[in-house]
Amino acid sequence: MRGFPTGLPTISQVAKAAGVSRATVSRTFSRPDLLKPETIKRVHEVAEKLGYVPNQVARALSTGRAGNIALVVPDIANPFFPPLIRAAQAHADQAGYAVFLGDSDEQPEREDMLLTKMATQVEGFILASPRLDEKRVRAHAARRPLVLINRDIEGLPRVLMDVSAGITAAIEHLASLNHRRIAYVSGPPASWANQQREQAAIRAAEKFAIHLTAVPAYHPNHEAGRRAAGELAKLPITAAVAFDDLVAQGIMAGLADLGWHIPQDISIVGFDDVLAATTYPPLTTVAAHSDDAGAQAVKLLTEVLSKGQVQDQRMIIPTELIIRATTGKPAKRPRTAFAAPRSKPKVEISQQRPERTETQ
Amino acid sequence: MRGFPTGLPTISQVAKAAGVSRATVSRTFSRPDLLKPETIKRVHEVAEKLGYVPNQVARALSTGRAGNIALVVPDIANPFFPPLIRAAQAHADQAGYAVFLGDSDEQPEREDMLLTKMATQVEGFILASPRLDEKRVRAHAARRPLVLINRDIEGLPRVLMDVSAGITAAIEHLASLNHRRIAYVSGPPASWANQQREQAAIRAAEKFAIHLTAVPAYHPNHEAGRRAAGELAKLPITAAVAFDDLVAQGIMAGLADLGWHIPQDISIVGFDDVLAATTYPPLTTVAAHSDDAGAQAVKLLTEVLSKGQVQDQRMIIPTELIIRATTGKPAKRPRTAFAAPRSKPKVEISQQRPERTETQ
DNA sequence: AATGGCTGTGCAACCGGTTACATGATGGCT
DNA sequence: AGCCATCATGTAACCGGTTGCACAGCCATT
Repeated sequence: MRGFPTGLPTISQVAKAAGVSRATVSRTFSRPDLLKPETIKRVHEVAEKLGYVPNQVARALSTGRAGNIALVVPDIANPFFPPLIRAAQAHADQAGYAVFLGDSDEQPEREDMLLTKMATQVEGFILASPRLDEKRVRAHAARRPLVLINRDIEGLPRVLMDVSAGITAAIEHLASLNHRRIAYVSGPPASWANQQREQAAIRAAEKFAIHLTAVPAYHPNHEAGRRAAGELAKLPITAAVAFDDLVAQGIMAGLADLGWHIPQDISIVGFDDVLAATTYPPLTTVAAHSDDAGAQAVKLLTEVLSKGQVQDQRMIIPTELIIRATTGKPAKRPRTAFAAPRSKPKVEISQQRPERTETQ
Repeated sequence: MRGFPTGLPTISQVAKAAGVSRATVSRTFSRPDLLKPETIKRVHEVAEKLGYVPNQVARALSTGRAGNIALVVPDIANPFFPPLIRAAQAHADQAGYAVFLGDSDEQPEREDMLLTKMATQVEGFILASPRLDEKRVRAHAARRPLVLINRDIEGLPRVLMDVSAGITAAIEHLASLNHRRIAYVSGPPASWANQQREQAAIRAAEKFAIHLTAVPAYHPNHEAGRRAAGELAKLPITAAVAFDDLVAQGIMAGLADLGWHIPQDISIVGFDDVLAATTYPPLTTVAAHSDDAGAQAVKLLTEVLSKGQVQDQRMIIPTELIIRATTGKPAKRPRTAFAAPRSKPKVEISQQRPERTETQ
């Protein structure tokens, strides 16, 4: 019946060896306050000698509490998530929980499947940047406590980034350096995160009387940024704000290929701060503190789990502009093709609100 | 007794509703071959209507098979691991397993704790780049099937990288470009991976009659590489092989600060290929295919789990030199301080074999 | 018609804990 | 001394599945 021999002793063996009942052994590990200190000591000694460890599975079955939580992300390899996962992990096990990690590979169906499969083994879920539609998210939330990161669904506890403040700070910084025409290099058009960032950029640009052009990169990665660089070089701009650090880094590489120098020829601002100072020159970016998001999500979830009821929490993680070395004053004689004939810039800014999100 | 209401129906409710015994419902989901097709159909219909999903915890308790495996890594945020985790995840769930992820935060004690805690909930372990000493690894392996990645302990199934071939190819490449004096910028001195790479570099340098100098970076990250750049600039070398891509990238940034151009002034080779073409210029590196390692480890583990016995497998993942743009012919008039007075180069090469490893 | 083998299903024990309730011992109080 | 509250521990039911065994029904064989 059993697969691999576990070798682990059970509560009964400990009970026999210690000359007490199974209940007493159980209480030694779960409700020691009910026992005589002397008894506890004896059971502990025997347990130690036998190498007894309470079986979590059995405990979970009888209590209904598995001691596990699930964390589902769309793509572990996206550098936005590892710090988040790491922080969540650390906080979870401080609270006595182990973490099941799921990678949905950006597929809503896989996300659904993972949640269903894990449902019976975990007490609650943390869903980071879910790709699932709202209805299905709500369905899962009805079964088990669920906390969202980077998704704003009313009625569910959620952790969001203060994108607006970060983007505004970035654009204010550019304005103060005297940039007057800038670009926003957008991520996936259907992404909730991109919508947020783009809208924030538009509002901030208005506020500081800056002319903003939107350039699509489509994919949130280096390669897309690199491709967008060619487009940027043709625009009459002196600075660009990228969807994220990866895109920013790609833009830098693409412009370097064209012989441009940063920040002399153009200023670049990233988002997320996942590359820290590893770019050359070190990237000015908006830090989104994804680790804080992970930590707060766990905190919210454990609160829900102990209180036993969900509250409509909406927690906002502050963002912060980190000025490094990719932003500076625009050149007197800009290298950009202000006057040159150019392919028409993409100034249309998509306003549609997609029902499904993609990419943090 | 129960915490959050699960709302999930049990096998008994399905049995009653379908007018069969609990055993029959159970068999519908675990041994359908024993039942009449007609019965299966009826039970399935009822189960569907009620939203019944077999409770994994109960199943695990009675069968001893949890359907989970644990994957423990020293640091999720190290870019070497996410692809590995991702691949492991994908293969595990193809084989019907869910993955518990543990991050030991580079601490042997945390690693020990995680393994102990997860032991009762998983059928087997994958330990990537463990920080635990051999004795404790063996102790855990005695309880549950365990597969190692990046650690060579006899008697246990393990997945290793063909470091020697990769480093040799890198140095052969440099030799063919006419480099005669190069440096190896090492990682953590106590690291198993670093030992391997350094030894391989020494042997390969001998083979190609190249003079090799070892320069320590100590930590496997960008900052350490950056610091090492100052040291490198003072040495009479024309190329450097770094412990990993992160260090290589740091070296590039540090040298760029000094006004050096790559590969004109110096050639740089990384290891792991975790940055792909995101550096500027794109980094020549040895690809270690950590994703393959993850996939193979899962394969080994599921084999052990199904066969029920451990074998002394030693699987080697091939490595591959990927030539991008940071390597080239050495300059006629090298920029390095061949003749200049210099702080004495670190030519001593540590030979001690530490008992504990650090850092993949 | 009796025998035997199959097939499909049910019964009940079991996995390893937890916990409501029962019980016996102890000690303080009237 | 008698009563009752309190404390420490034991008894046994339960969590939700799985599975060895028993058994009924059916068909084929002799």
